[in-house]
Amino acid sequence: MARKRFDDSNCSVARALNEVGDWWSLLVVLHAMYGTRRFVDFQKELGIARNILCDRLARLVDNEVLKKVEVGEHGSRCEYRLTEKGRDLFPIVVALRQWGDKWNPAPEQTPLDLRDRESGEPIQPITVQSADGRPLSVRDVLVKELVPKVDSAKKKAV
Amino acid sequence: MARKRFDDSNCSVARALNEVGDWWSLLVVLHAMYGTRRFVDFQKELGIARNILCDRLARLVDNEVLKKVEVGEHGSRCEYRLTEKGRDLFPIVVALRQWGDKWNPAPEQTPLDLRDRESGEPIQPITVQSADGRPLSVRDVLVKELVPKVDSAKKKAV
DNA sequence: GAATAGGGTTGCGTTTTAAAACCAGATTCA
DNA sequence: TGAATCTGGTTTTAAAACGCAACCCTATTC
Repeated sequence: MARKRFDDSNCSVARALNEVGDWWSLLVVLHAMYGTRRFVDFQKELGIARNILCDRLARLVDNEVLKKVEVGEHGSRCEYRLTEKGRDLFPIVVALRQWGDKWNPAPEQTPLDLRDRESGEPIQPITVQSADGRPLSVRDVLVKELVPKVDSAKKKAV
Repeated sequence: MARKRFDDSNCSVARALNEVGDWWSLLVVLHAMYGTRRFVDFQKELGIARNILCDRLARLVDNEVLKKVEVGEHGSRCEYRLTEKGRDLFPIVVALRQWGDKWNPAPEQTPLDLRDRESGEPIQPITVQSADGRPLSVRDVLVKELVPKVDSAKKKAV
């Protein structure tokens, strides 16, 4: 059977993963954030198969994470640039990087050092924060129960 | 051909995605954060095939995101609980949820309302922050260049 | 003692993925 | 001008991964 899709899930995490939750999409977005814009550069940097890259770029464009821009006067050259929606993935990518650096540090390699361009200081670890800025763990957060519009049999389907 | 793995990538984002970057793993972690612990409950809530769930749980246990705990005196019943590494995925899950709610809102449905248990106030949107707490966009952050230990041909392989 | 629940595993057919070959338009090189 | 090259793809083929249903084995419950 076909892979299960989450397009119409009532869980926004599932819907997000539906767009960027596969093995390659977030890496493509990451490289776009580094400044990569051209097909061949994504291909070389990621070592991804060309057909898969085609598919991922097209899907990201469909989902408005990237936009395809024709450059070079006569066509035949184009760029893939992040949209605002795509740039909005920045905290997710940084959080993944910090998690990876913390829990799966590469031996013999210092983690990438991300810094605030203005002050030159390292950025903070990403946390969930309360209204007044305290970091919150899973246990500090509750889901405010809403009256579901659907039948209760579906209530658990997050 | 086999799916490409990123185990030994020198990019911590790739290494993170190697552990939780497939279609199901983060949803399993999400439900674990909601309190789900038993095989059958994950299966019912997610609607995932049993063999796939087996595989994902085993992989998450291997990667120490979950730990398998035997409960019930005579075995035959066990629970999957988040480790600290697993709980540390909280900001990523919340950031994904906020991104999904912002860019792919479900029609006819109010997004989940996450609140600080202590104050009852809604949590903040997750952002990348400077040392003094200013929110930073992609463009506000730079990578401090480090002298790579590897040959320059590999330098671009993030 | 039979039925049920929990946690899997096994087969089987379908879908994705990876790799490499091939393509066609535009540009550069000789 | 004509050949080689660059760019962004599509096609082909084989190996995994996925989804489903059926089966299994160990408790526990009726």
